[in-house]
Amino acid sequence: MAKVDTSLVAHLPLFAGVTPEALDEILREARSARYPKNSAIFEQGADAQSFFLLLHGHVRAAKTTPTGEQIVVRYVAPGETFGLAMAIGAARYPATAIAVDDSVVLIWPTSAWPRLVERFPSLAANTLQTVGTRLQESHTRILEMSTQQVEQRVAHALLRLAKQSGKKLDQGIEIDFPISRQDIAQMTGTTLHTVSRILSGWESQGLVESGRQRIILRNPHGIVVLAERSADSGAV
Amino acid sequence: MAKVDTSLVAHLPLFAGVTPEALDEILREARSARYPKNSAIFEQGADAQSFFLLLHGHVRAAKTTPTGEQIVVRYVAPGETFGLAMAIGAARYPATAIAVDDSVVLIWPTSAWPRLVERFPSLAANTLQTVGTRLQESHTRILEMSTQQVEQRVAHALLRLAKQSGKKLDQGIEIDFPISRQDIAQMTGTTLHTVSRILSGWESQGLVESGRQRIILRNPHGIVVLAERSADSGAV
DNA sequence: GTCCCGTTTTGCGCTATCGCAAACTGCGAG
DNA sequence: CTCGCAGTTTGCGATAGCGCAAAACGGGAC
Repeated sequence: MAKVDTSLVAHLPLFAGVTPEALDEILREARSARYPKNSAIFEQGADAQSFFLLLHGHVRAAKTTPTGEQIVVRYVAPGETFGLAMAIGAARYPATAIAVDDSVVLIWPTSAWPRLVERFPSLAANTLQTVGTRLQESHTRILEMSTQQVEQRVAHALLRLAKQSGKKLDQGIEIDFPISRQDIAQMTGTTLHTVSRILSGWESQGLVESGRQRIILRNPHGIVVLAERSADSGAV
Repeated sequence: MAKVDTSLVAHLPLFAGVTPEALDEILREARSARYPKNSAIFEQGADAQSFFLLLHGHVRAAKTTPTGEQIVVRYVAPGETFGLAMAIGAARYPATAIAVDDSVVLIWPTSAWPRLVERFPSLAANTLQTVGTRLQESHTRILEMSTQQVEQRVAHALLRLAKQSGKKLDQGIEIDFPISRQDIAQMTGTTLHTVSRILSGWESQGLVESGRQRIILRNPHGIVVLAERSADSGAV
């Protein structure tokens, strides 16, 4: 059984207000696992047997319609929890989780959750906070989809990704995991074609540099301007 | 100080697993208030001084953009909590709450939350469940906005309203509070014009009967069919 | 009973974005 | 080094739904 170093996770929001001894106890219930790039961690509709904490890598949570269309619910960054179906009393995962990079996760059995919460009430409070924040973000996303045009939505999405998982380079900020046009389309409610056109346009204006599953924001501020433009003044 | 009858609220999800004595103690921290139709309960951006439980009436939670556009986050039905900003650690309300009918609410000071949660951990667990469910609904809404046409989205929205707050009549199901075309537009990410056209169409097909801030589903099943149609076969 | 205002309906032109199709390209496998 | 494919780019026609404008409607106030 892999031993997890408490110091690596002690500072995470999930464990705020948890004593080192308690943390130790909590971690003893978990096992860790490695998922190679592009492998599925769990599938939408499957029994929610576990919940997860991402240690390394990046995970994409996506939801699929009966007719096969997908949206990206979110990208999970290291330090974040996912697969919290048990927290909402769901027996099955409402989305699919795919490792987009080689990833390492901690895994707790869902069955351990009630006991953990009882022993360490901060866990529930911390999780509530996390889920609440996600709910707000979700509302913001709905607001954007209702009121903004595609270009602004894409701009916002990239800025969020940059904030969450951006790697600072001399020439700008790079999204630190492989992400395709299709992925961005599924985050913003549009098509990969439209995303491609938009990024091409931005590239020719020097706002971004991009390639196969790779995006660098060369001029983040310029993108902020685009994101905030209230749908009037035209461009080139 | 208004005395609240515990028996009226004991069965609510929020209080699952709470003993009658504990419930009594919890309710002692609350006061109740009445809000007349169309009055604001709190405004987006205001200090989150309280959180609420709706006893009677209906409340609309709406979010406004800097440029003044609005979306309806949700309609609150009796028995549901709202204004839970403290649960996510927000100091200000992320949305505005308006009573759409004369409404009665229980009000707790936000400052009481930490103490209540400490004494009654089920409250945190129950709230987590509620917020988690809302998060899922929110994701479903995003999925719909991304993949469905306006008519289907409106169909889904009405069906949800009917389920949550429908009053059964001989001639169908009536949405049990005043709701305008504009409101529905703000729930589905479209314009009141488009909603009006859609409802006119449905009315002439006998699917609904509607008027000023009033909608009756005459043929709920027909609307289910519309909602599930995967964007192909046309109509009149 | 009459007036007024908020809500709803409807027409019409416009355009952002989709959807399909086809060509191109860079990376990884072997 | 070369091949093959997933990912990307781009063109072009089609259209759902928007935005504006104006008229009709209905219910409450007085």
